[in-house]
Amino acid sequence: MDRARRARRLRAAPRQAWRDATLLDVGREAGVSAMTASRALHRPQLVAPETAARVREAARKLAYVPNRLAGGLSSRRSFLVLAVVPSTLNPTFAELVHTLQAELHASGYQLFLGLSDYAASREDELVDAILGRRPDGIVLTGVEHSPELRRRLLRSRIPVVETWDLGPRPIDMLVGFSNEKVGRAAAEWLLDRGRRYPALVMADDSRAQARRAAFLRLLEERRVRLAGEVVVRAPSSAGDGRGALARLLEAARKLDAVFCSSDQLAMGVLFEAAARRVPVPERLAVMGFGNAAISAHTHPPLTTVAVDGARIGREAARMLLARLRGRPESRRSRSLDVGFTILERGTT
Amino acid sequence: MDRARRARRLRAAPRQAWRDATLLDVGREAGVSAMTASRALHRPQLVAPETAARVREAARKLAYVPNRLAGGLSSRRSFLVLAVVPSTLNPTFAELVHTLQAELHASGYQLFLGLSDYAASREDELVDAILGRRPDGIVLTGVEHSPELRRRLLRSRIPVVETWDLGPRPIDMLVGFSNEKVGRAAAEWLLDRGRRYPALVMADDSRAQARRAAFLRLLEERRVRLAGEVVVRAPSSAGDGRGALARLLEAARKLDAVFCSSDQLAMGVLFEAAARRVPVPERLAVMGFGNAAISAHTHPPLTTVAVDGARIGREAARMLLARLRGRPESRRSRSLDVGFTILERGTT
DNA sequence: CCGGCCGATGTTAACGTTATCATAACCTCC
DNA sequence: GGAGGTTATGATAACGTTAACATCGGCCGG
Repeated sequence: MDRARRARRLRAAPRQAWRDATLLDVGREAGVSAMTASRALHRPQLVAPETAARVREAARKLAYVPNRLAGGLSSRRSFLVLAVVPSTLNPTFAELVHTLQAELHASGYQLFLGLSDYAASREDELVDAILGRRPDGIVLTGVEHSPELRRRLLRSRIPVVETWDLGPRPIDMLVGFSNEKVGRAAAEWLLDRGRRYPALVMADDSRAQARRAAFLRLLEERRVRLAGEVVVRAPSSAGDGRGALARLLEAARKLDAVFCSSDQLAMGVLFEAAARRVPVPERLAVMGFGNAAISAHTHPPLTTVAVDGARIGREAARMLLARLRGRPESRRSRSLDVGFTILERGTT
Repeated sequence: MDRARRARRLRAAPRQAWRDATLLDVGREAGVSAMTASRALHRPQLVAPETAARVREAARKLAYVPNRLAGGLSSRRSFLVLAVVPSTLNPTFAELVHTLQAELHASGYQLFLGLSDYAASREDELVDAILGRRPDGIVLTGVEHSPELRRRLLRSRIPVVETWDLGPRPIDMLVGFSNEKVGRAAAEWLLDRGRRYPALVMADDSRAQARRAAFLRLLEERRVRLAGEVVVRAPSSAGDGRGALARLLEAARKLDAVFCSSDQLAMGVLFEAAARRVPVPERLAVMGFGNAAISAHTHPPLTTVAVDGARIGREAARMLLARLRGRPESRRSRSLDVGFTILERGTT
């Protein structure tokens, strides 16, 4: 029996051809225990300076890379934050995730992005994929979520920050701006500058529709009629914008302003206007949303609604870190409206 | 002594306020061992159908989410693939990562993206962040890497696929296109269409410079002189493109074509031409690179070099999965040139 | 009717780290 | 000069999972 077991051992032994260096290896190399090696690398103030140096040298020599699976399992802290971003890799969110990453990194957390595949993959798989890695925090960016997702995230007790726009019922924490206010402000902007025949070119996603509704409400208040409207399938492109202006010009006799749900659409409108020799802004005002990188450099430069992505990223990180540090927080501080600005450029 | 230990236990007990359900909990609920519960969820064909059903029901009831830290630690397979993407969230890579994600997902792997912060964060931190999570595979996308990075990745023995463009010495596997061929092809394209005074507007990154060098080489072969050149700091924007054309027009008497290192630059050139009433393509041909979403819809639509991101993603996944399945592979199959196409549109 | 095999399940021991407590050496202060 | 504290380190036991082997019926063929 004992012999059989030994024989098995011997057979099994060479299975492992290659093993990463572990703390045990590092400790052995430095002449200390694995525990001391761990402390030396992670919290050097707890060990003698000379020991710390020896351990660091050993780690370097063995090319030791801490196994964070094991660390996370043991300490129940993964130092991992997972963000969900649309798989379009929309540069709209570039500032946001960049700032988020920088702030989290400064506090020792790592950020990884998971792609939300719009409708393609089942949402429960997404949640499993995320929760299964046991992140310390979750950031949702430009993501529509079902009640099911909401329920499962709440149940997980992992801190969640939703970002980008302000929804009615946040899951947990929330940083963004109000689409209603944007729609209202855009309408006011155009009317206050003397436009009387405003039209809309909007994508059919819920956020764009929120802006649309608020835009229309203000028009009603001011007793101005909508001169035309085109709704396009999200995600919207410049091509949609061109087609939309073409249709508007054919349908509406009078038309002196277009508010678009994205800068891409607005850019398309601009190109179509150029192709048809409709002077912008003299005969037609164009207003976009999102302040894409290109928008400042079109001809004429595009007037648009800008959202401060860096600020959203920073505030999201702040909220998340506060929670992770176990700070008490007021109800009020769980939700933040960062507002927006209208950048007046050449198209209005 | 024994009493002291028991007392400690009692004191320590209520420390854990909340615990996720584990396989032990699921097993208990279903009346089986943790191991059987694991098998029932992971490889149901190994357990009795009735048992599998009971375990699934128990898992559902307890909202069990498998802990992949523990799973990965135990099995040495994390089913995780980490990709590094530029923090600009360049939509250029959207197709690539989308396809990559889909293909990997279909084989049970998860894809997460890490942001490469360009120069900002130290590269060893990036590597630690990635290697520490013990992914089964790594995909590098649009990333320049140092010899140090290369060394550490090789040492980790984790399969690595570099994507997007073909470099001289791949770390491991490689899928992309040749910048040299692009530069050559662009020059030929313009000359073959009768342009005689070509100029360049290029970013200063190494890839753009590779295209530039090949472009110049072809010009030499054909005994054509470069009519002008502007180099801009990466990442390049449409604003840079406008400025570049302005400078070119001031400096060069004759100028009938511009090849840009990105569609953003080309778009800027287009806008500047429109602002200065230089007719495109009659007086000036413009050619971009990258086939941005907007490029098909500019006025006139932009002629550009298109790279098939979806194909790159698919091939990268294929290579990675083959390696993960332990297939033998030929040297040749470790590197793949997917080529590119020149989309003739309205600007040449 | 028994040896061997198969199918279903259980037991044990990793995986690599950190939390927690133990220990031992060295101070320090009256 | 010893009680009490501090500092540096070690030993042990988790963390939740899966690999590897063990076990235990039942079934089949001779």
